[in-house]
Amino acid sequence: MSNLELVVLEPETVPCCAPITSEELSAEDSVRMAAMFKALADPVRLRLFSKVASHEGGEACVCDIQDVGVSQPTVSHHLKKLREAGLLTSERRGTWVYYKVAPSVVAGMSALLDLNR
Amino acid sequence: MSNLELVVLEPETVPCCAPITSEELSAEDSVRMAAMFKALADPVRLRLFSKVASHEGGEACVCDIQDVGVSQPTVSHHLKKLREAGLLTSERRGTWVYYKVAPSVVAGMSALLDLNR
DNA sequence: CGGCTGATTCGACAAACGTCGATGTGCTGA
DNA sequence: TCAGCACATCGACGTTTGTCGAATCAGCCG
Repeated sequence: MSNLELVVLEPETVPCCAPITSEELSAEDSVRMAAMFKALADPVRLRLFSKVASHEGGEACVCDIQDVGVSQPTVSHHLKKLREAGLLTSERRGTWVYYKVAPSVVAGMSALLDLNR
Repeated sequence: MSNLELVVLEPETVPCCAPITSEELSAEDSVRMAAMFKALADPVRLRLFSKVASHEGGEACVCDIQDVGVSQPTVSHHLKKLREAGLLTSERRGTWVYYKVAPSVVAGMSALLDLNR
């Protein structure tokens, strides 16, 4: 191995798909990607996601982000949706549950919408 | 002005927002961006969008893309949603109606999800 | 004009969604 | 062991969404 390649970011599974301008999505890929977009298709969820993504260290406790104007069960419901879509992961540490973004999945969505390629 | 800045891509209105890792979205921005994600949050719509984006010349007649497994009125309904979200524009030329992507809007969505900045 | 084709609009309906209060679960500390 | 806090699940509810067939609109051509 070469010692020139020092840093490899997110070598893990890329979730999907070439840029949308390069070729048309298959029916299956459309279902998979639509599910991800759907996860961000609600203002409350997008805001929760934004709070996690922009939080120090890229992760946040539920208690840090739950002030979005809806009840606590609703926050929990939305976080579950984001988790099920693969956009967030969660981990319990003692009393609190911490959420952080799944970078490779989000990067895949961004790449899909990256025009000019 | 400097003559070093030769190329400016999409100088028009950028629809929204710094990358989601840099700062948390406002309530209003969340509503606006969620509406855009919602437009892509359906498999049929995402597929239609994909067909337009990947079509030769970046535009396509409805007749070119309407084979997505639903009725023709449903295709029209979905194209309207994409238009209303600002992701597509349409233009009638004679008998046919042509749709094409709104590059700056889509670029804004991609940029919002661009991590590593 | 009158008929044809492409595309949108309308009206209806079942399914999915967002929200809440009540309840349950998991952990901590007295 | 038990009270209290953080978070998740449940059950119910009104609203929104995706879908269709029927009807309508918009150009084209004989």
